[in-house]
Amino acid sequence: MPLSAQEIERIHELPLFSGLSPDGLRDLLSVAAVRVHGKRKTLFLQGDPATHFFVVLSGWVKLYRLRPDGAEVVVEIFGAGESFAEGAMHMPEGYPVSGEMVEEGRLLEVPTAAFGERVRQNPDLAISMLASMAVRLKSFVNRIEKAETQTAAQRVADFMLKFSRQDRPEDKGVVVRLPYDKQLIANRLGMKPETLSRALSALRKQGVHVDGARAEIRDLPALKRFTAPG
Amino acid sequence: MPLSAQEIERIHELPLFSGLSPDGLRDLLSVAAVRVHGKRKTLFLQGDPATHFFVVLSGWVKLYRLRPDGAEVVVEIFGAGESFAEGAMHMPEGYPVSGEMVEEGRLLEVPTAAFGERVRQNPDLAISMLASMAVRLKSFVNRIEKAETQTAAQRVADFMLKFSRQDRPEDKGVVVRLPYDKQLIANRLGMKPETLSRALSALRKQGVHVDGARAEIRDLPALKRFTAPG
DNA sequence: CGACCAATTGAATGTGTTCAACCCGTGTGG
DNA sequence: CCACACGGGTTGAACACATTCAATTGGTCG
Repeated sequence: MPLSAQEIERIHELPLFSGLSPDGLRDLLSVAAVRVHGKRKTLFLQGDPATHFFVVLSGWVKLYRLRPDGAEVVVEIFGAGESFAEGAMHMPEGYPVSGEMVEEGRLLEVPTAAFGERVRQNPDLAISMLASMAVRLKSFVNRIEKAETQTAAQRVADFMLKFSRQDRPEDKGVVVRLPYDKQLIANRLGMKPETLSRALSALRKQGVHVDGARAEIRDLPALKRFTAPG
Repeated sequence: MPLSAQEIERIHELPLFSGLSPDGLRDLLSVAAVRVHGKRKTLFLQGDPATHFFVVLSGWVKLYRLRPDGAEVVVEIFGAGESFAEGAMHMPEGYPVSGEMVEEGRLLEVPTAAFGERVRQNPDLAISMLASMAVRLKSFVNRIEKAETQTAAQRVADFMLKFSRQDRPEDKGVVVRLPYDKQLIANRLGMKPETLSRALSALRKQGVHVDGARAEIRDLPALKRFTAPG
């Protein structure tokens, strides 16, 4: 199942590929593969040589680390329209994390060798890549700040806000669909599943009502205020 | 006080500049400035346009965020021989953190405009920069993992180990000098000063004896073991 | 129906924070 | 030269938040 024209367009709009001409992109895509992976499929393991980086076309992917004691630390989760592991191509020690499908989905898999070659020959592409990594860097800074200053409930609220596209700004309320199971959300937010469960209960006082994967936020601005410290 | 030959050599050995020829480096340095800053001097504020990036020649610099409630989150601390804020040049929103001198020191200040120009014209330099940002990215992943899985005492032990250069591998013990004041260390490790103080006391059981800024590690391998989970 | 797994809830525990008191070295002004 | 204030650091006690362990619910798949 190759790429649809619409998908190619969306890929071109990714920051990472904005430095490519339409021809350049087509050329790059000719050496890339589109593959479907089932749930729980391992894409790569920490330490593997970084032979590919990825673009999520559909489904969800988690990047995680396994600690010696078996505990899993989820570093990031990516969904449709996001690229990941592109930074690893400049890490001689290989991927710094392991990658696994969370839900069945399609991935664009780009060989790092071919991409690196083009980066070398196309300064605009190099700049795009730098910008893309700068964005990631900044998101890590955000994460560190949040992990260190927010309570569990605040982090959960923050997480839900990220998934709430406010279609009609005149409404203060909105319904959010939690995109993957709660264990994964908990891990991504640096807490235990029990803590997430309790945090969701606690958010009822903030006008958040959760039933399964469906979450209803009654007052978006109020929740946003709850997120901030002080 | 311009750069000494030795300093220029050390700058050239930085990953960030390894993509430059000796002439290229000289050329770049001709547009850079060396400045001395006193303790507590603000270098830039979060949101400021990223006009420069920096190399620490001597002293210490902290990068931090100020939360609305006035709390300060220290994101990173850099010392002699390290570059910082180079990633900000690709962030249209400006520096993602604020920067301040911790101790008096000398900085090499490189204008981003001039550097960006050279990145555009020199693919090797672009690659160096990508590699440099990849290293930073990985260090953030490490930090997230540590923050989420280690106790305060373990993080403190880990911190001291980073500063313990093991001169003679036949010795199991070593003396470490804490490089800056404990409030800053505490903040950098995501804990309160009181907690750091208690953690240092607790480490006595692991053969760590602290007096002021002088810390003695009696059994390096044992402390390393203590750092790991499980 | 029964087994299993995700999710929830309760109770006990643990780790770190908060608030307060105190020590100590340094620097300042009388 | 001494008295005193100040800031960094330490320590104690009470508290808050999250984890752990255990029990229970509810849904899904066999």
